Amino acid sequence: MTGPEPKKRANLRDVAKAAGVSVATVSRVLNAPGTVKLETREKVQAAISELRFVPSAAARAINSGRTRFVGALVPTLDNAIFARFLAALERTLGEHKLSLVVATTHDDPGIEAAKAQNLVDIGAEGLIVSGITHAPDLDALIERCQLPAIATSFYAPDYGLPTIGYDNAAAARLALQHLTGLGHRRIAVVHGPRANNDRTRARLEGVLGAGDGVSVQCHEAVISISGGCDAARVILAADARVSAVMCLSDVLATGVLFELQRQGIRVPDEMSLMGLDDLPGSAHTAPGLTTVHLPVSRMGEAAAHAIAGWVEQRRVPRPYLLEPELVLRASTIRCDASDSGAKK
Amino acid sequence: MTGPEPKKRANLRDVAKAAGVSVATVSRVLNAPGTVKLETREKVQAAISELRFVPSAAARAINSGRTRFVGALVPTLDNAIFARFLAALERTLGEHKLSLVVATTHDDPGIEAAKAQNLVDIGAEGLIVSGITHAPDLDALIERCQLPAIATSFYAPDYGLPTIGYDNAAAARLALQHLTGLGHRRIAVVHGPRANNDRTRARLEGVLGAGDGVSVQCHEAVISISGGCDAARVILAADARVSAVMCLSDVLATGVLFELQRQGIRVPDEMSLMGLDDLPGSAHTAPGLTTVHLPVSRMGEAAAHAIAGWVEQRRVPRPYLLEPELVLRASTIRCDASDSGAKK
DNA sequence: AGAGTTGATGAAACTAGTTACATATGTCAA
DNA sequence: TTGACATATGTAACTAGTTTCATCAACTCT
Repeated sequence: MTGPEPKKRANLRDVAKAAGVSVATVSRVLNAPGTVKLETREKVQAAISELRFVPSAAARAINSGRTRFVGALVPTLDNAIFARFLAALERTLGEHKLSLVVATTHDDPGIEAAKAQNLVDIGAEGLIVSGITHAPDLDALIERCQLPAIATSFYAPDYGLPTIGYDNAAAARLALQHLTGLGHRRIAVVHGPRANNDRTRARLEGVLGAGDGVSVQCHEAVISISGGCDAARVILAADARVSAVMCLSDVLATGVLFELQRQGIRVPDEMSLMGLDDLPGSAHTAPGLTTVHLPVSRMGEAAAHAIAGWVEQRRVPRPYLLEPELVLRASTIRCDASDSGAKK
Repeated sequence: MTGPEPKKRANLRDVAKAAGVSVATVSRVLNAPGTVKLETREKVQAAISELRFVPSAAARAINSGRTRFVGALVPTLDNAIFARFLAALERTLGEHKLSLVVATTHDDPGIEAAKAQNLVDIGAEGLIVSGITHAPDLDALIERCQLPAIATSFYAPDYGLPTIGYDNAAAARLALQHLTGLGHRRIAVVHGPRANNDRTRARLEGVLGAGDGVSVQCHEAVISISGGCDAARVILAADARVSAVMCLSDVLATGVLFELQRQGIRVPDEMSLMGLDDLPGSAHTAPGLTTVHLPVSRMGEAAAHAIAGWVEQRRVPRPYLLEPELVLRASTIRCDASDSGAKK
């Protein structure tokens, strides 16, 4: 007991010395216990416990070249659609013994690139990004590091990265066609911020092209319940002849629904309402929200398998298209053409 | 050009050789460029670009002893309350140049312990867990690794780990007292699964102790909108004299509200409804949901600062109590004592 | 009995960085 | 002219593991 209290964490050499064996043997006890004689193994185990030895993840990683985690960059966690995506992603990555590091970008390409650099700096083996609009820095980073990276929530087979997602324009078109098919001719569209958000822009394209005798007025809102409420007030004040509100996100639709309820406007009798996303709660609002289902859970699973295959077997995934699906519930109703949009 | 295509990622030695300098100089160019002569620095930069050199995170980590990320174990991502917590956590960890690895436990202590081991294996420098009920394996892991770990969503100053959270029992009591203060005497309580969930159990304790002339009937439900809907149906079928429903989670309250709306029962006139959590959407339902605000964003910030201080300056945080707060909105109303619970 | 095989272990060379220390040059003042 | 000091760079020793190859003993086979 002459030396000063070392206090430092024990390493392999310390354990080897304490157990009276070589470092190789200690390493074997950790990684291939079957190849070590029982007696020796027990000596080593005792030393490990005695010294409270915990192997260093970094030292392992330096040898294997594997860190066993990937990074995901999402705009926000505050929208259930991303939470569901991440839940599926995390669960499925777990099947491949991979962990998930989450970073939020707030739809800012600069933040996205900076956080991506961060993820690389801490050793992410792959990246999952949202959409296909990114800062040049991010593209350069991926190129320079030869980093497996997948773009999600967007299908674009010719994009530089493999995409796993849906055709946002088609999803919006599906919603719009449902409304026009019901005879609606004056439709208010509520969408999230267009800035730096190619998903929203693509959805708007899907909406804008489809009109023939259909009047569409767009309202941009912050994607939140309260953003939907605000938009509803603007719509009601702007044009009394609107017979349907189409929201390019279920969160917005939920907000619109709440505001319409508060103002005593009955859905769907006085106003039809559509969403796009299909959140778990949307089936249970009163009335149930007609919407377009985006298979984000399957997207999370697909993205997880794809990135896992890429980082583990250098299998570059192919672009993968997921089909949106119209979900008919009770918030939309046929609009009498002669009475288009008039409140009864 | 006689050698076979190496294809391996370049390392520091390769760069040093290509630039005709020593490895130390290359390292300096990366970490302290000011100490290297401009001319030399440019030679090195050129070699770095040429060889597409990207420094290895693992090799850096082995020297610094820092991996710059912490792990968070949450029950699920499907409840907005955890999403908000994680959003604040991630944002605030970013201020400390720390990243966040997320793992979900589904309230299973076994999964929690396994995922915690995973997080340690990949090098997490600290852990954020939910609640104070954990598998012995997890306690052992934290003890053995001397791992900074903080328990959240629960305040228990005497617990083995520092806790940052609220008094769940007090929060529930706050809600109950609001209802009894309004004269409600027959109250249905809807709560999430008790199994492995000390937050729920604590909230139930807060509810159960407070009754004097108050009849409380508890209903367990899966925490989801549809779980709330189901519970509402059970309550309505079971006892027509119930005048108020108190949900120990806003998600459940939202489901109950939707089901009551669907059944044409007016809130609050025919039934008072309370939540507990205060989700962003709860302010905007029709009617607005009276609830108890849990400061989860502040909890996320506090947890981030605490774990950052611990891993970076070995400053063990003190337990920190956050105060829940009653939020009066429009879903509760005075109950006429003589007419307790009767539908008008 | 000698050769071949298997099992258990150790020495040392890897992985890819950082960094303490040594050295070489250049500038300035005494 | 020499000592003092700063600047720039290199050598080699670290960090903490894994892995290859060699060694040696014990056992089997001919």
